[in-house]
Amino acid sequence: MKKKTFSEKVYAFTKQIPRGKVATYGQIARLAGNPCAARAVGMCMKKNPYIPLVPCHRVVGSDGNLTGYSVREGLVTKKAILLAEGVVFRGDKVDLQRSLWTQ
DNA sequence: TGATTGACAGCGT
DNA sequence: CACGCTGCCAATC
Repeated sequence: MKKKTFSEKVYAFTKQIPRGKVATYGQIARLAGNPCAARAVGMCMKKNPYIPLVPCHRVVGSDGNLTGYSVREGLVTKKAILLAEGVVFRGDKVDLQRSLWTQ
C-alpha cells in the first residue's frame, strides 16, 4: 500500500525543493493533499526526523517570512543558508516572486 | 484515548 | 502597514 503518512509526503516534497528556491508551508500542505494542514507541516518540520534529508530551511511562511528553524536566532542562519543557495531576499523576507518553488 | 500543542493561512480591524 | 482572531490539520504528551 502506498498509503504514506502526511508527514512522509511533506518530507518527500520538501526534499524535492531545488536549490535557490523556497516553498511555503501552505504549498507543501497542498501538495501533500491537505491545503489546510500548513500547521501540521510546520510541526512535522520541527520534529524533522530527516534532518539531513529534508532541507527544512527551504520552507518559509506564506509571505516569504522565515519562521521557526529551532529558535528565533536560528532564523539568521536560515536566511544565510537560503541566501547562499541563491534565494532572493527582500529585506528580512524571501522574494516569493523570484524564489517561490513552482513546478 | 483525550487534550494540548505548533516552524500556518486568511480575513478583519 | 501592523496587529489580532479564527479555522484547519497532524503529531505529541
